[in-house]
Amino acid sequence: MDRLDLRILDQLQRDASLTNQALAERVGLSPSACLKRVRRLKARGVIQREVAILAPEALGTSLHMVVEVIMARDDRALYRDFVRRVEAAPEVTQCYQVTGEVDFVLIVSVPDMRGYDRFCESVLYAGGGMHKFRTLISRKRNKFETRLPLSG
Amino acid sequence: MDRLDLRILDQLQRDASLTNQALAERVGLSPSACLKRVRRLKARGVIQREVAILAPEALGTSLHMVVEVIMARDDRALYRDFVRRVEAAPEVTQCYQVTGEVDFVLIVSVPDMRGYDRFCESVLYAGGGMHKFRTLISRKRNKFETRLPLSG
DNA sequence: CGTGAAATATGTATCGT
DNA sequence: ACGATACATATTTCACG
Repeated sequence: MDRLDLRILDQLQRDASLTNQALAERVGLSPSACLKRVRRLKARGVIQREVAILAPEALGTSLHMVVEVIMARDDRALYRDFVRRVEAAPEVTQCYQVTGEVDFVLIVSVPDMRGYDRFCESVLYAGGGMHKFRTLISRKRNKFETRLPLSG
Repeated sequence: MDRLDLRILDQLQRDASLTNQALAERVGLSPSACLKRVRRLKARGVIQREVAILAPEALGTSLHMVVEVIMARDDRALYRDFVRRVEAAPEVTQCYQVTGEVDFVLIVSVPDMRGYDRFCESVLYAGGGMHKFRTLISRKRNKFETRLPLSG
């Protein structure tokens, strides 16, 4: 991963709808050379996928919650089942397994409190491994950036 | 936003690299009709942008932190300045303004503890409005999904 | 890595429902 | 207002230097 790859990644992280031609011009390559690099980055898994980012308000899914979960015991099977439910639940958009008093932090996106309730039932209370949880209701999502800082 | 729009959004949220032709076929429209809808969805701001999702491990930016921030006072100017620093900091990938004891929850993505330290200096301690913060270190990011549930 | 030509895709105009 | 067809333009993609 040289300087050119990093420039390509920087651009695609900002705007994946760039044509290969436009991308090539911005990074200073011919279209064919640029395409080869993009394909290599995809094959290597550096570029995982390209997605459309939608406006939560336009979809009526603009209630975001931060949920801190404490599990009943540090039990491998318990954790595994919990992660499985998290992965299967579309309302849970993110799940971080953390160290300290809290075991998991989830980001949950729902249309309303009813949707949040359904999440609690289907993910938190189901299965029985959860000990306690705390919900931080987001009044506003000030920043949501999929772009990661590039070290190079 | 009818059923066809929702199908288009569903597809593009999964894979924005679909050609318009392939998309049209999947949702059951002619390419031109499909293109019109996609453009309308972009113009209306339903589709905000298209981005490439990169693998954090491949970039060396795989240390994720959940940071809970409590501000010194509920002061408009203080909050505004804090949000400004958050928006300017590339390490802060997300910022939720929440209700309760905690005022902000941040997701911070850095290469290592040194990077986290720099974030603390440039965002948390700078400006002086922060009262306390708690860091939850992510041992593992079990889920990271940009896709929002579509109600339709 | 770049060039150029063939294969694909996008975008537009027009017509039909 | 919305979708389909067909045509013109632009882009992707690949063999070759």
